Amino acid sequence: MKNIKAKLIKLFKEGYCTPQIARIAKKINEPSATIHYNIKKLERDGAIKTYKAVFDYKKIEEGFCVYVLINVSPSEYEYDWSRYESKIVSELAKHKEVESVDIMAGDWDLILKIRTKDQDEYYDFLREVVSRIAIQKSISLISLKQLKTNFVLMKQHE
Amino acid sequence: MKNIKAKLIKLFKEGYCTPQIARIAKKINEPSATIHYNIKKLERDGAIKTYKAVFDYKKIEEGFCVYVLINVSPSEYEYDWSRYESKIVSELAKHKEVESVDIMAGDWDLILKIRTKDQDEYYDFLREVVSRIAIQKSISLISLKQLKTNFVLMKQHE
DNA sequence: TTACCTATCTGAATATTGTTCAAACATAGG
DNA sequence: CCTATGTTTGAACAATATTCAGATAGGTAA
Repeated sequence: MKNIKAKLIKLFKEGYCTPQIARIAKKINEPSATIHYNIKKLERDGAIKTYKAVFDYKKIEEGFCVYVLINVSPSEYEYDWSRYESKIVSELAKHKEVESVDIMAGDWDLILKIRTKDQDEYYDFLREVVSRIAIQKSISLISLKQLKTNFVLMKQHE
Repeated sequence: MKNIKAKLIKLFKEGYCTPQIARIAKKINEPSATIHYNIKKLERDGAIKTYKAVFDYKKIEEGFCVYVLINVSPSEYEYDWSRYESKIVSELAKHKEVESVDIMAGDWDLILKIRTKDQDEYYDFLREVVSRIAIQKSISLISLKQLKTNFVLMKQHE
């Protein structure tokens, strides 16, 4: 047993997928060379960043999902925005538990979406990663059920 | 000109992609028949829902991104949860502008992530979709910059 | 309008990749 | 130990992606 599953999940989170040109060609009834040309154009223009898998996260030990709303302490960015964006925020983005990082307008500075196996693992993440940055205030909003993720409907009843 | 671009984007939001078995096989140095077997197992087990593209949303007319926190009116679910989940929430999930829908624990009932071209299109979405459900309170948190989305780092400087 | 340039489309040949299958191997339970 | 079940693998085969040259369409300037 080689535990290839874990390696696949890691690779599929970033990419290692590709369009199904022949299937698309049949679907919209165009020659596959035409489909190919148009896909390459989208890639060249940077409109497509990657092709990747969408998981049933409960089944890959990432069933616990939390939105974290954060106010960074004013000292962290008021006099050095570039440090704020390049060090602090992209430091957060690096971690595998982090699905998304947004810099926000309005009452909150950042919104993170975090996926872990369970509450314990989430607690560890907060301690080891989030608490390292100077935070004025933060709240964790826990997802009970995800009906749609990344534009993909999650089937009910499982 | 056949405007194939728009059709491709629509298809790639849901799927129409597939793993690159040969590339993965080289990457982790295993036979491609083994990779194939393990991928099919992940699919059979339901761990992988689909393979799809991740976009640079600014380049596909979806540059405006908002998180909407919603409190549904008590009347909507207190005496009929199944109506709440099956009608109201999955009605929201249907729309193409909706990237994700989560049913939450705690202060808020729902979090939506919405992508539109601009503020005007977002306003239309609020009017035509969100305002149709009985809402007690809702706030819109506007994303200024996305550093990571769906586990994919967005390249800076563009 | 024509002439010209560039982008898009397409069929057919080729290169690469996915899929199947049967046998070997590993693992867990009794 | 045996048996049942799941995993790994190479080799043959099927399907798909890619390339390329020529055709077509679109835009612009004279």
